[in-house]
Amino acid sequence: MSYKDTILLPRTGFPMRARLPEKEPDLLAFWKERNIYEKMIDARSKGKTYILHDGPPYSNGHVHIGTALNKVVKDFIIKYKSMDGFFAPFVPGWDNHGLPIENNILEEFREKKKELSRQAVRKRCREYAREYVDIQREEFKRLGVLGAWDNAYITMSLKYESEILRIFAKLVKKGYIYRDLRSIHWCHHCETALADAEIVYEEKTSHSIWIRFKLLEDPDGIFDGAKENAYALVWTTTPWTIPANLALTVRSDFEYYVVEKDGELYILGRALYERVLQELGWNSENVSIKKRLSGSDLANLVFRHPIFARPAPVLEGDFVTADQGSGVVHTAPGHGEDDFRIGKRYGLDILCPVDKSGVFTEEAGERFAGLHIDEGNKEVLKALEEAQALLKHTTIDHQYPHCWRCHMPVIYRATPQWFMNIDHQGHRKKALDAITKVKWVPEESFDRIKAAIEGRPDWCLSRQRFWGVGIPAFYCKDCEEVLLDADLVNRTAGLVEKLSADFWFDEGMMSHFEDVRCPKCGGSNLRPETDILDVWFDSSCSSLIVCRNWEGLRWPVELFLEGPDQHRGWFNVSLMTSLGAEDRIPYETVITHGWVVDHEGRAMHKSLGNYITTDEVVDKYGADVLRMWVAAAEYTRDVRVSQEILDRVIDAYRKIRNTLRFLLGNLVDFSPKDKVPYEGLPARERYILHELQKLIRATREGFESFAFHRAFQAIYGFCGVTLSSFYMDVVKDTLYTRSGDSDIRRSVQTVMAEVLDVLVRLLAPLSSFTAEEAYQANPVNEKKESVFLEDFPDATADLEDRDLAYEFSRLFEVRDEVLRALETERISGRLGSAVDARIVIAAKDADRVRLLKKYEADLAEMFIVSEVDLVDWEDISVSSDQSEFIIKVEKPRGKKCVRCWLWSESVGSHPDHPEICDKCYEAVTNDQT
RNA sequence: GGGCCUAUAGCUCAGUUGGUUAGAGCGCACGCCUGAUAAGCGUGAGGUCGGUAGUUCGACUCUACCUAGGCCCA
Repeated sequence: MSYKDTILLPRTGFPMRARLPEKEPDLLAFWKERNIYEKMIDARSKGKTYILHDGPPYSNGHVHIGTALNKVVKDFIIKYKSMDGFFAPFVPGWDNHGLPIENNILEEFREKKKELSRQAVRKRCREYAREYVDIQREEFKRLGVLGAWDNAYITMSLKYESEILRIFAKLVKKGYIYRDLRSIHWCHHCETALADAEIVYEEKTSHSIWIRFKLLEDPDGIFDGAKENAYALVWTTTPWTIPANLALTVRSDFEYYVVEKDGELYILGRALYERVLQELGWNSENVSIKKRLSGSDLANLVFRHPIFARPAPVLEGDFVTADQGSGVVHTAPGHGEDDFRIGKRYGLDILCPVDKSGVFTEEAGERFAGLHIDEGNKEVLKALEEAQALLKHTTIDHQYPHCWRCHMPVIYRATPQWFMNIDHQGHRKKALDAITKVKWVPEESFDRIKAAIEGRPDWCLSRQRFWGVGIPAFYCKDCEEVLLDADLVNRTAGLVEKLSADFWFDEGMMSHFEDVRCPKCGGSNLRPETDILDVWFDSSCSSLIVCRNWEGLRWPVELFLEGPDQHRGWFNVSLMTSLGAEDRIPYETVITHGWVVDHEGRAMHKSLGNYITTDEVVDKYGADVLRMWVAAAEYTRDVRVSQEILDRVIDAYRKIRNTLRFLLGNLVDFSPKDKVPYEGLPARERYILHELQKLIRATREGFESFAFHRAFQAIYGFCGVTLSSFYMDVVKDTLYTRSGDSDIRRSVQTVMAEVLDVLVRLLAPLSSFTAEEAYQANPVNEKKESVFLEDFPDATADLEDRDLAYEFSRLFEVRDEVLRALETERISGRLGSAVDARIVIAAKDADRVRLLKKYEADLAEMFIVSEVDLVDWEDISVSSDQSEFIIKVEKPRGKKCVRCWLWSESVGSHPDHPEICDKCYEAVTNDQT
C-alpha cells in the first residue's frame, strides 16, 4: 500500500475557480426563491429599526458604475445592520418624471413624425420610464443587492404623484409658494426654465464688445460741464441683451477715473484702468486721467441707451467686480440674475424682449423684432456701430452655462415662475441650524451642504414641460387672477391618486372643478396652469412619501447615502421640503461617496474612452469582484477603477477564496462533537483565536464607521498573512499526517471551524455571493437557510490572550530570521525544502532564550523544519556577532520519513513500517483500526 | 474666477498630539515546493511622502503659494 493513501488531504466541493459570472445567477435564484431578503428582515423584526432611505436614480439608461457603487455600499450597510440585529428594510426607488426622458420621447416622436399631443407624449414617457425601471432593477439585483425590489417606489406611481401634491399643499398653506417674474436660466432650445442643477458649464466662444453710453444728465458735475463728449465705458459678452438695457451699475466702494482720450471723456474703474487701456489699444500717451472719484459719487449720473432714445441711470450694486470689464456694468433686468435683483430694488421695468424660443419680441424694437438672438447679436452690433457706440469687437472663450440635456448655451430670461421662498419665516436659518444636528460623513461634507444652503436662491419649482406633475393652480380668464389654494391642491391630489397626474392635462379636466370660482371676480371662467413641478421637487418628497407610507418604514430616517453632487441636489431639496412641510430634518446621518474616476483620477467620459461599465465588470469577473472593488476603496473620496485595479481586486478575491477553500477542505471529517474545548487547545491554536477576535473587532469598527475598506483590509490581511502564510502552512503537517481523530488534529480543526464560521459571516455583507457559497459548503455547522440569517460575529473577550499574542510576536521575529537563513541555504543550492533542514539557534537576550525554551517543542513546526536545536549563546557565538540571533542550518538527524517527509531518528524503529517515523506509525496504525 | 475636497511605493490602503533609517498587503524580480496545484511558501528590489518656499532644533504630519484632479458654483 502507498502511504499517500493514508494522508488526509483536503476535500471539498467548493472549487478553486469561482466562475462567478456563471454561478452568481444560481445564487440570485436561490435568494429569490427562498425569499431570503424577506427572511433576513423578518428575522430582525423585533430589533431596533434602521432605515437607509434610497435616493432614486433616474429611470433612463443603464446602471452606470457610479450608481452601482452607490447601491453596493447601501447593500453593505443593509446586510451588516441586519446581521447585527437591526430591522433594516430597504425599499429602492426611481425618479421617473423629467426632461431627459421627455427629450428622448420627443426625439422618438420627431423621427416617426408623429403629432405631438401632450397626453400622447406623457403616455409614452410613462412606458419608457417603466421599461428602464425594469432594466435597472435587474441590473441592481444582479449586483447581489437585496431589497424590496417588488415593492419599490417609483415617483410616477399614482400614490406617489398624489402625495407630491399633498406635500406641495402643505407648503402652499404655510405660505412658502409664490409666483413671480424672475430672471432665470432658460433653454430656448428646450423651451423651458432650468433649475440650477440642470445647468452645466461648458466652453463657449462669445462676443466680447466694448461700447460706450453717452452722458445724458450730470447734476453733480462729474464731467465738469462736458456733455457732448462724455461717456460711460461698458463691456459685455452678450450684445443681444443691449436692447433690454435699462441701467448701468457701479460699485460704490470702488474708485473710478474720468479719463480723456482724443478729446473724449470716459468713466471707468480704477482697478481696471490698465487692463482697459491694453484691451482698447490705448496708452498713457494718448490717455490722461482727469479726475478720481468714488463709485458713490456717480449715483446721479444718467447715460443714454446706445441704440434707443431712453435713459440708462447709474445704479449701485455689489455684484460689480474688478476682474473684468470696465467697472461699469451693463444692466438688463430681464436677462440676468444680478440685473434682475437690482432692477427690482430700483423699481425698474423687468424688460424681457425675448420670447421662449429665443426670438426678439416687439418690445425689442422694430429693428430687432422677429430675429433670433443669434441673428440679433449681429444686428445689435450693426446698430451699435451705426450709433458710433462700438469701440471694439472681438471674441472670448469662456465657461458658459449650458443646458444639461441639449448642451445649448442658455440665456437669462425673466418669466413668471412658481417659487418656494427659501427665506420664508426664517426657513434658511432653520435649515442651517438643522444641518448642525446631522452627522455628515465625511465631515467636510458639512461645509459643502452649508455653502449650498447659504447660497441657494429661491427654488424655482415650475417647468414649462410635458412630463411631470402639473402645478394645480388656476387662472381666471376674466380678471387674470391666479388661484393657488391648499384645499384645491389637496382635492387635485385625490383625483391624481385615482386618475394619475395625467388627468390634469385632459381636455375635460375642468369638469372636476366646476364649482371653483375666482376669489377676486367670482367668475367661473378658469383655466388650469400648464407648468409642471421641477422633478427635484418629486425626489425631495421621497423620504416623506416612502418612509411614511411603506409598511415597516418610518420617518425621519437614519441614513441618506449619495454622491457629492447631491449637496446641491437631493440632500438639499429633501431638507428644504421636509423642513417646510413637516418642520423636521429628514435624516440623521448623511454619507457622501466619491465619484468613480479612471486610473489617473479623471472623470470618465465616453469621448475619452476611459469608460468602464458595470456590465463589463460583472459579465467578465462577476458581481463579487465589483463588490470587492467597492469594499477595498476609500469611497468617500473619488474611487478609481482601471484594469490594474480590477486585477488586484481579483488577486485579493482569489486569495480569500482559496483560504475559504482550504478551511472547508480540511473540515470534511469534522463535526461539532469533535470540538476541543478552549482550555485543551495548544498555544498556537489559542493564538489564532486571539487574532480572530482582533479581526472581528477591526471589521466591526470598519462597518460601524462606514469605513468598509478598513474592514476589507483587515479580512484580507488575516487571510493572506495570519492564515495562509502562517497558520495554514504550519498546520498542514498536522492535518495531513496525524491520525484523523487525534487531539492535536481536532484542535486545529476546532480553530479552523471557528475561523471559517466567523470569516464567512464577516464577509457576507461585502462578498455576498462567495460568502453564501462557502456558507452552504461548510460541512461543520448546523445551517440556517442563508448566511444572511446568521448574526454578525462579535468578539469574545474570553478568547483573547494578549500575553500569548505578545509571545507570538516575539517568536515571529525569530521565525523571520530563520526563514532568511533558510533562504540563504537555498540560494547556495544546499537546500530545497525546509523540511530537509535542522535549525541550530542561539539567542543573546535572556528573555528571548526563556521564550524559546518555553516553546521549544513547537519551534520545528513553526519554522516547518525537521528539527530545532536550542544552544547556548556562548557555545557558538564569536565576538564579531552583532545580531541578536545566531542561526545555523544543518542536516537533520535520523532519516527522512517517507510518509510525512520530515526527518526523524525514529524512522526504522518499527519493523512493520520500517520507512516511517513514530508519529506516522501511530497515525497509520490508529487510522487502520 | 469662487467654495469645498483629494494628492504617501506600479495598485489598494496605514501612518496616533510634528521627533530615531516612512509601514502593510498585493503586484514585480528571483528562488523553493509539487500532499491547497490555473494553488502554496520564501527572499528581494521599489516611495523622501504632488511641487516650491516658509515656521521649527526637527515636518509626510503646521503655514503660504503653485501644479494636477474631483464635486459644486459664477
